[in-house]
Amino acid sequence: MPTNDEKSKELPVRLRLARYLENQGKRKTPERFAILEKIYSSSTHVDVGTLYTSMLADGFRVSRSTVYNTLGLLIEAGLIRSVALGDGITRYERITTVNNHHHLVCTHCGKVKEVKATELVGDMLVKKPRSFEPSYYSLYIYGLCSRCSRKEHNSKKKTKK
Amino acid sequence: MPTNDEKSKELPVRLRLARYLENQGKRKTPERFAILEKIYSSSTHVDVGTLYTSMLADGFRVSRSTVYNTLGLLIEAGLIRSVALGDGITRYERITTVNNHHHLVCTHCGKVKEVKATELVGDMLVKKPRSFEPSYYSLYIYGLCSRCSRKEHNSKKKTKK
DNA sequence: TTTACTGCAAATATTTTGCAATATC
DNA sequence: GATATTGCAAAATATTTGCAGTAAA
Repeated sequence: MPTNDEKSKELPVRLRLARYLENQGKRKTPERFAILEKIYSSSTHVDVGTLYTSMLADGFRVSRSTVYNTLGLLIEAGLIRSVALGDGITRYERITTVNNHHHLVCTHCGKVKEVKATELVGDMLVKKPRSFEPSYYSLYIYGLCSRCSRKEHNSKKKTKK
Repeated sequence: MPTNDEKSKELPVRLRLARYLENQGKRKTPERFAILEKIYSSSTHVDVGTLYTSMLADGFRVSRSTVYNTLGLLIEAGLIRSVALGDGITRYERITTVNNHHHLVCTHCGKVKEVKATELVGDMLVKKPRSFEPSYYSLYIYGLCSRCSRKEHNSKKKTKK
């Protein structure tokens, strides 16, 4: 968990990871930073397979075990988060406490669009939950994207597969 | 996808599934209803393994393939949703459009608590997202539960594993 | 009666584990 | 130099697929 100091300043991730590793007495291996960077630099949510192969494609040699290990560690550290979108594949995405974004997930085609938090949400938390210390939140809005919404209109009923 | 009529009335799930199957020209098999019931009646989010074994424990014979098939179908139908909590296991939970609830996820011990939406959130959507037809949303608040929050206070730094 | 769906078993894919080699501290 | 961490290969799990048999409609 990042401390409150770290959160309010929102240090670069590499530093946040470094700090976490120091506090925990863990080692700063290149693999850990490379995987972190990869997740933070990818525009979409990535699954383990894609992450692994795209690292190799970048010329960075890692083993699958290390990828799995590191994902666990980064979650522990509060730097990434896993997400299920409904297709059974677990994906991972960065956590940012400032510049928060939300997700519009199309329940029909599965497309995910990110939108800036400020564009959508007003005063979200009106009451702090009792006996719970909130750190960040994640909002997923499910519905139909414009394309699928149009399709739905045309072919009502009997949409044989 | 449930139609708008269905949503506003919030019919019993069994009926909503029945309707979906009719509209799609699919069959009303006992397995589909049994799996639906199981998910809707379980207090926590369930993973595939637990779902499968607990159905057998109830004396209901299903195959794993059917469980997987059905989960996909129920997601398609907009009756359940998959969730990733950070431990790599994909879980499933019911979707309710009325009586909405949110999730307090402890980033330390992983405990998930459900809270009534109205207890936490004020006017959430201030603007409808452009070219997107929202159907329901899912809010996860990550942070520390009271137990873990207390622990954290005591043992700052050097929490060797 | 037709054929969508189930269950089974086998094929894939995904994740975990044990251990020797390596690199961080 | 001590040992946490990596990579590899093998083991354990989880998921998908093909197909014959079953049961909804």
